Amino acid sequence: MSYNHKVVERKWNQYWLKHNTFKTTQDPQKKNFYALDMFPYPSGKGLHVGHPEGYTATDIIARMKRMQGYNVLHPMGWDAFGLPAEQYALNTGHSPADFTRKNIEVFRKQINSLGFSYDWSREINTTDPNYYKWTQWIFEQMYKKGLAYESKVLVNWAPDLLGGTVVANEEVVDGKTERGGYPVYRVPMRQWMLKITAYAQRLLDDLALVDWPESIKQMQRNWIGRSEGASVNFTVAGQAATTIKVFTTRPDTLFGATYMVLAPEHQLVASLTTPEQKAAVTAYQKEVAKKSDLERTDLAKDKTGAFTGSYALNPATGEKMPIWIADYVLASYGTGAIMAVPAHDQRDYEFARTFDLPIKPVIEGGDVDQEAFTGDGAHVNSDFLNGLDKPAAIAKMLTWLTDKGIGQKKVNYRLRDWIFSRQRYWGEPIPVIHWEDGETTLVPEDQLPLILPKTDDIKSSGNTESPLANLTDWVNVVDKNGRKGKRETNTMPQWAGSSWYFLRYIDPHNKEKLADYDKLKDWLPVDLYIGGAEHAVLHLLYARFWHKFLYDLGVVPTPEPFQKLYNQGMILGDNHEKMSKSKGNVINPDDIVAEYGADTLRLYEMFMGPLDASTAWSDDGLNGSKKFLDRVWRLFIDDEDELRDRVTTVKDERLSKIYNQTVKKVTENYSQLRFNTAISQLMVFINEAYKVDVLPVPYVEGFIKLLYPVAPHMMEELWQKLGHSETITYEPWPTYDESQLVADKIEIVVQVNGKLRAKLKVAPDTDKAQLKKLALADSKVQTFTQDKTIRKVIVVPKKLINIVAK
RNA sequence: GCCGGUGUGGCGGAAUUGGUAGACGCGCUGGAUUCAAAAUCCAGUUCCUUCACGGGAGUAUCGGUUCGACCCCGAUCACCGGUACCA
Repeated sequence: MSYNHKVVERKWNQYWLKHNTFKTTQDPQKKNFYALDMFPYPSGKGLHVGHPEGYTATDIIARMKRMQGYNVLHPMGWDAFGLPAEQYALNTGHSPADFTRKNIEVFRKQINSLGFSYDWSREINTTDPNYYKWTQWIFEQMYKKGLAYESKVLVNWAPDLLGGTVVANEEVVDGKTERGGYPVYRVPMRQWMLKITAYAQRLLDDLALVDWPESIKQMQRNWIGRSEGASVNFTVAGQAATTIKVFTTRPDTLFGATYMVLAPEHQLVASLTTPEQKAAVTAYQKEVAKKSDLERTDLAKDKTGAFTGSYALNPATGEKMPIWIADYVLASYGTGAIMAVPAHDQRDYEFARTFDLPIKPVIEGGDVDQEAFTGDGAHVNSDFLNGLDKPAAIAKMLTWLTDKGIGQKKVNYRLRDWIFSRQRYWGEPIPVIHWEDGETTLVPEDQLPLILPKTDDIKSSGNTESPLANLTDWVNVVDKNGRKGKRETNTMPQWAGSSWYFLRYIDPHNKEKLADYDKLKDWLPVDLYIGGAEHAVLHLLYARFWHKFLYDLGVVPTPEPFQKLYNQGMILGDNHEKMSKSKGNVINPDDIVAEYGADTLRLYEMFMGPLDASTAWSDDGLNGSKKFLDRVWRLFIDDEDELRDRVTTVKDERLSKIYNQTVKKVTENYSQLRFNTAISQLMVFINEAYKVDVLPVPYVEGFIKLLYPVAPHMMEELWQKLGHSETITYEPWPTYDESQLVADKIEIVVQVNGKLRAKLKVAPDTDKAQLKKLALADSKVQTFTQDKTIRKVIVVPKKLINIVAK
């Protein structure tokens, strides 16, 4: 009888469930290990083959760590608020809660069919009031510390999405919403903001504390975008009370600043515009407002702008500088205004050329007839800076600005505050009440959670408020003094619940706190966190921000949440394109599990290539993985479904070397997340084992343990057939004997002029002189050296000999 | 444009303190088994050349350092991810 994955996999999934095999142990004698997956959004489409890739990787580590004697925390949950459920509800009239609950059922079933070793007693769900009570609680703490505030900001208004909603800058792609592709317009609107910028420097500095891929760290650094420079105040000619503040990274070029540019949306534009210029300025502002971000950037090859009619005074030269507005200056960065130094900034140069503004070089080198010179050199035309190079000139100018009281050193960040409100129903209610007298208060902590009210009608409110505005019974409140108020109708973004979920797993049923401090201390930081690279910036930055805030409050014990992070690659369709319904190249994990088994899917996804690489799906490759597992089964089990006679307690050393090598390599490779090479080594072992007729039980058991993290169902079954009655889960991990790895003869390569000509078999401790002698005496070598003079012989013990001859 | 990454057989991919390029798997070829096929087991499989022994070339392209380079350096090309007039 051949191996029947359907029977065996069902059997062990039930066994593990029944015996609570994966319930987190909390043995104080053992070390703790926290293996975390990015929890999924339970979409209506079900699990994608991409999910099991990362999940299998953490599962392998979790299973290995248990066997290595760790307490392992390996939980799963649901990031269940989100746009698709609301969209679905709007389209069908169903409730997003029911829809979400059903999706979670499907997801949990699918995930369980894959045999992941999650501790389901710690399952969490961001839409559960017992969970989002603490999401709201964190928001309230931020509010109390001034880190959550309301502000009228220019936001990306998508009127066609869900009857009108705002999307974050980060969610706008090419002037359209990332999800749905609806057009986006920039309009001012009242929004809740979180002051992530207050943590910019720490978010940057503490990247040094974590073990993350350099590329992800670099992306976060770029996103935070620290730049050092100066803020400088310019006075306006004829308007003594008006100053324009700019940020510049090149204060040393102040003598070369010949004009100023404000963003078209800048507050001072109206007061600076002279009557003669009013028509031109207004027309330009109108034109810019119509443009999408895409048009303002990509397509803006030619610089555009309008003159306000006013002049600023250059504090260094005293000269008058015309003040312009132009869309190449962004309202959202720095102060929304710049001093333009066309000789030494390419953008300013292009603008000056377009509008025929003066270009004044203040650094030697370059040719301002051709292009802006942004390199270093001796300063000229710059009074007290003349002759200095860039760093010296910047330092001196900063001192001068500070002394004169017209500027100072300034660090600027590209990072902006986080727009935290959404005009949606399906999210955590923001626990705030706006009173008729203008006061804004939090819902008292003892009244949390503020429950999201049930409703059959989540139609758009028809304006910029969320659908909650329709629920007047909920919205309108009266306090004990009869004062009337309205609840905040905005809800939180999906990022909120996912910014701290990994804390709740540690103490998921705590009613007093989001989690017990001592328990957090036991488990944090997360030892291994695996997920898709698409979360490289946003999720990981937001989670770090919240974590640092909670650290400051004394709620969590570590400054960083995730010690080691790893990004899995994408699984592409068999045509090397991203899987999508329209391309017809989607693989459904359910089908694979049914036809090939979960073990095969797990093995294949780990064997496809490096975990962080994107690799195309291949049915042939999948089939190969199935063949390997069947080959393993057949090696140990005969046609009668009995253990083969060659599996024996008879001592035999023919497999000793390969076995010890395999234990070493597989253990190391798993730890390094190099599952593809680990599996290849396991295949090598099996190939060798097929060549011998005696399979000593200790090696068979060791092999089963090594393969167990990848293919747990089949290995449990084999383990049982070997006479064990308990699960492998807590069996000790195999060890290897270093002395078995040394060979008595090793192969030495002999090269002549770098080309391989012969191989020698020698004892490993053969010395250099002896190796040289042997190599030169080799007949094959001599045929290549006989007409030549030997110039040099390089001997690398245990590796090779290279003979240089001419 | 900028930042990060990748480029190796027919395919997925191995190989890094610079030391036998192509492990392992797929595919293909041949053999064993079978009435036959599937499955399985064994062997071969970078390319060119040779009956064979052997020889030559080869890790995107061009150049460099070195006794020796997939690996280090310079330039170029292609592709992927991120970001985009960030002052």
